[in-house]
Amino acid sequence: MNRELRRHSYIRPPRLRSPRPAVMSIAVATYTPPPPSWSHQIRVAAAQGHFRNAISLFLQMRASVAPRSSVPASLPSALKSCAALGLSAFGASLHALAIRSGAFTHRLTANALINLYCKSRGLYHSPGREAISSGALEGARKVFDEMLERDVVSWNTLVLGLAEQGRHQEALSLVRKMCNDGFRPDSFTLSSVLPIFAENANVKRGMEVHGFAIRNGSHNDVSVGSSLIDMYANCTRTDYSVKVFESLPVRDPILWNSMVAGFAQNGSVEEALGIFRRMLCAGVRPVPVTFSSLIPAFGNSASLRFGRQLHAYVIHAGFEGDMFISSSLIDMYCKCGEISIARRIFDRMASPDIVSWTAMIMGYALHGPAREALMLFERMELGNAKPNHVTFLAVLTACSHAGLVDKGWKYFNAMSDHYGIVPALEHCAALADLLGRAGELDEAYNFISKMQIKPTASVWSTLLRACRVHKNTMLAEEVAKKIMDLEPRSIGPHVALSNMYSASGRWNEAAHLRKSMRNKGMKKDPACSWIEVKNKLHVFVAHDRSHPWYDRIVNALNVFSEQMAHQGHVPNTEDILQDIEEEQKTYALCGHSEKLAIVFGIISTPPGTTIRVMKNLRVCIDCHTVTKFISKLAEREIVVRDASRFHHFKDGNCSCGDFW
DNA sequence: CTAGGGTTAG
Repeated sequence: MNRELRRHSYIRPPRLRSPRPAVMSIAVATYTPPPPSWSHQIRVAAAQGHFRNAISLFLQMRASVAPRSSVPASLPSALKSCAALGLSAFGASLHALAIRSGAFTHRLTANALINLYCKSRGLYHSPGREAISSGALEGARKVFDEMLERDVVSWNTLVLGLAEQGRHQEALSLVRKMCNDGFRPDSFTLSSVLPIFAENANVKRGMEVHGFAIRNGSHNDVSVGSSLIDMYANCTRTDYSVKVFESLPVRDPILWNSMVAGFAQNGSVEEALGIFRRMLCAGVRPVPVTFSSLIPAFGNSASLRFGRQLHAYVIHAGFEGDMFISSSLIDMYCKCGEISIARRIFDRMASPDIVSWTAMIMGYALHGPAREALMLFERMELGNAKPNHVTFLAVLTACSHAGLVDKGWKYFNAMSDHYGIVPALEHCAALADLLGRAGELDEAYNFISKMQIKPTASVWSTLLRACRVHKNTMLAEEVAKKIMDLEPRSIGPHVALSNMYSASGRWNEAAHLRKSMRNKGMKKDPACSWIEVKNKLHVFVAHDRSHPWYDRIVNALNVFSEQMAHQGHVPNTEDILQDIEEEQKTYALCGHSEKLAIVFGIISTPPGTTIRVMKNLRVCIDCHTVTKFISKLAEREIVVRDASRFHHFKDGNCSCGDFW
């Protein structure tokens, strides 16, 4: 080799043979390093997350001749592994071993025991009674109380245990006690306490913790940061979440996900997408959590286009097998009207969990095919998914939207009889809704009156709507008054009552009611409908003439109206809430947002294209009738998602069977 | 030995 080159090379050429003298080689060969101790191996395994290995090594150690000291040295790691694997009975037996071996007095062991009992809800070893008792959190408390010297970890572990099991007040008072004992809450304490104020949506207390974190210097901690972001987002204060996020010097993937989730859960689709894009630009790789947080936002706003794009991204990233993501995709496609795509994703799942089943069942409930929903429920029962209260809400909704009274009663009764689930307000509301829709008004009235839980205005409102549909004025009057007592500012019952007074010639009462409505400044929620055409979202607010195609839309609508009038259609003004004359009401109907959106869809898309329209409120009676006509006249399939369900209009009929 | 982000409904 060239001498020049060798002088300049940084790496010496490798030697193939050892340059050491033979004597040295013999010395090396006879030296055998001591094998790593049992406890060392166990600690390493647990630290790397190989919990099963750690436990298996621990058992091997116990079966072998190991020094006495190896038990206390390995117990913290063994207990950590039990906590992670949920081996509560074995963990409790380690508690007994800890006492026998004297390791119980070690702080690390005691802390690990507190953690074990906090994580496993089940058994704990009770030394006094030489038995295993249930109610593990009490076991944690006992270990904590009996400790000779506690450290911050002891306090933090118990605080988190209490917080995670919903014992919020106890957790908070423990934090006060720890301060009195001279321990300063650290970042662990704060990120365990913040979720409490997130859950209770208590910004005031949450901000106090935020202030404490700043004084404490732990506000730059990523765990505290993500807890703060989540807390503020849960209190609908995403503006504060943003401030926390922007002020953090270091951002890890969890922080980005907290922001995505915070916006998504508050319905801020644009902002959630914005953070997602920024995250990608910053070179942070999305994880499954990112998608399962983001995707539900597209379902709730029915943005099928974005939902599809994210689905493609999920496939590209190889996250298709994630159960959370699959469930969120099922839900998103159902809410965007694409129930068959949702079903395909569901069918491809290896073992759908209860959330996946529920999302699919709810999808059918919203779209109408109740039989399909109930078939899925029966099929689910054959597997190992246990229905929960949301599942029953989905089943009852399905029955309600299809008028299946007997089935509805059957499932409602089965909840408490066979599944140990106490019907909550929303289940009672669903059943009341079912009875009312089916025309069993008196039964619905009796059911609501005898409910265990005090019925809210919204429960009575479903009955009021049923009374109007089934033209029971007497009952409607009574129900409307009940709602007005519960919610004096609610506009629905006022309008219903005033319309009934007018219809029965009780002019004075009608006028009086309308006057008081005006005095209270009551206004209807602004209705809006939206439709996506060529990747552009067109939003229509009632009577809003700002759309560039407004005139063309009205012209087309008039053509449809003439044809309908020709076929004997009389505009139905029951849903018009203003205090105006009949002729003006008919005119008002023409400006309804869903009509504008549907007609715009028809004149701006090629023949045969399915029209998909979303509305923030329920479809009005007249619009529903008109849309049925339009579906036939224009030979279009029209899918409308309103506030309560989907309507598939085709050939002059609607999938809801005129009940919604 | 202790901590933060996710799916169905409301």
